Amino acid sequence: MNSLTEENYLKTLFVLANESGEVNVIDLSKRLNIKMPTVTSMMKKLAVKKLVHYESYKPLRLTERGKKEAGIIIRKHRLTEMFLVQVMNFGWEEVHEIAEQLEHTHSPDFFEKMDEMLGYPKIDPHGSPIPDKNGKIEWKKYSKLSNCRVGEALKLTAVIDSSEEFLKFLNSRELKLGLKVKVKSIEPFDGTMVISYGKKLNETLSQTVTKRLLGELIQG
Amino acid sequence: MNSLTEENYLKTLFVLANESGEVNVIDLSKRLNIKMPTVTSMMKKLAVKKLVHYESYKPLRLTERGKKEAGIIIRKHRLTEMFLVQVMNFGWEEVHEIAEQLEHTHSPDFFEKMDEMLGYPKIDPHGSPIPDKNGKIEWKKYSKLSNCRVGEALKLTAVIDSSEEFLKFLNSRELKLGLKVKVKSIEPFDGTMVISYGKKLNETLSQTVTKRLLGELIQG
DNA sequence: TAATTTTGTTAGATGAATCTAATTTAGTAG
DNA sequence: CTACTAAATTAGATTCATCTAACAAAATTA
Ligand SMILES: [Mn+2]
Ligand SMILES: [Mn+2]
Ligand SMILES: [Mn+2]
Ligand SMILES: [Mn+2]
Repeated sequence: MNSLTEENYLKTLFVLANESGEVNVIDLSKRLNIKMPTVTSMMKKLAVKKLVHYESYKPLRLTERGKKEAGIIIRKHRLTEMFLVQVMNFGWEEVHEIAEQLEHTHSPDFFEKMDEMLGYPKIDPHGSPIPDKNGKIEWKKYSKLSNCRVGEALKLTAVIDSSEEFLKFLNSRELKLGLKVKVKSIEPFDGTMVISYGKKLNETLSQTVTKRLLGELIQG
Repeated sequence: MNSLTEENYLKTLFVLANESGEVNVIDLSKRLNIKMPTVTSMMKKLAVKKLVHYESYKPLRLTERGKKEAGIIIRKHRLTEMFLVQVMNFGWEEVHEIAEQLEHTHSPDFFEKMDEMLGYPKIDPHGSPIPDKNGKIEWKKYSKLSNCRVGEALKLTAVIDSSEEFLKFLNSRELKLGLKVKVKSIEPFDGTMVISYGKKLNETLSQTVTKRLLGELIQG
């Protein structure tokens, strides 16, 4: 059994590897707010447990077992977020912090029941894929709104940032997953976009925002 | 903020005080499966935090603050059990272990929402009272089935032992809270009772069992 | 009351997870 | 290629929660 601390290292390693390829000690250190020497010694410990491949001065890599364990923790996190939104009626901006705690619950039955109640969902409230029981993730390749051109339309499917601040901002603009947004114009200088969706016909979004919104291009 | 470890000491101290009056180091030690010197040092630590009154060789006592904090943890435990049974459809024998973990979740909103979804319940699935938001408990004085006499009837309201084994035994006899049980006869030698309830007209229960069943005496 | 047993405390060690300071290795920029 | 900078490691300290061994106090028994 892994400690809560070990679980957090595994999960973060997994997430970082998927958002930027190679993960170095300094990356984990920054993301976890833990100093580098602490990270190094934890990596050695996890290497002994065959959860990471560790070689000094080389990028950090999860073993297959490490990936599986990490995937299962992420599964629990995302199922929990979905449960909180769907069953308990929380807003999508409120669930991450609670899920950070519940994801460490050791009870297969608990998550099994959630999964069942939710009808075996494939994505969480932020559009992130929910790993299967073996920790495997099915990746979808979405387009960033920031990469769209004038005239193109996108069906929003996921956010890259699930922080409360960002999601509250989206709430304030009535932006939610599933919406079809159309690019009206783009300011060449800083990439600011004017888009339309739902009842909003002229909403302006900075690139900071459009880079965090993912979706599927729509024909037409 | 108290650590998970501290929370477990507080909760156990509270529970023991209510089931047997005075609590000594050895009692906590046994209940928590932690050696006495460890308990002693934790008591000193909690005394510094003004959560327990500690004097060497004297019984252990929670301060008012300690009682409040303990009560809130127990509230979270029992609300969780109720939620697991009512909302997630777990059996009453399955919920204690999960609640042991979820009770340490730091999120007032989470338990607030549970409470609301459950309609502000006053008791948990085992008939134990749920403390209010200030950790205060309203005690009901129930009678033990083992103290009933032949001819008396009891409406079952609580169990004293919520271990999986005991509850599975009750399930196997279709004994649940709310049932009216009537004492048909008592074996004077060992207190074994024959009772009737529902469709069962001649069920035999040992004193080990009848001592763990509580209820309200019914007239008639 | 004296001896014995039970309960509790003190002292000191351990392992987990963290830190700071010092040192080493790797990468980058002249 | 050398000098500087960034990243990583080593060494050693700290805090928390735990333990064992030894000792002391309180309670029980004879
Ligand atoms: Mn999340
Ligand atoms: Mn999410
Ligand atoms: Mn319980
Ligand atoms: Mn209960």
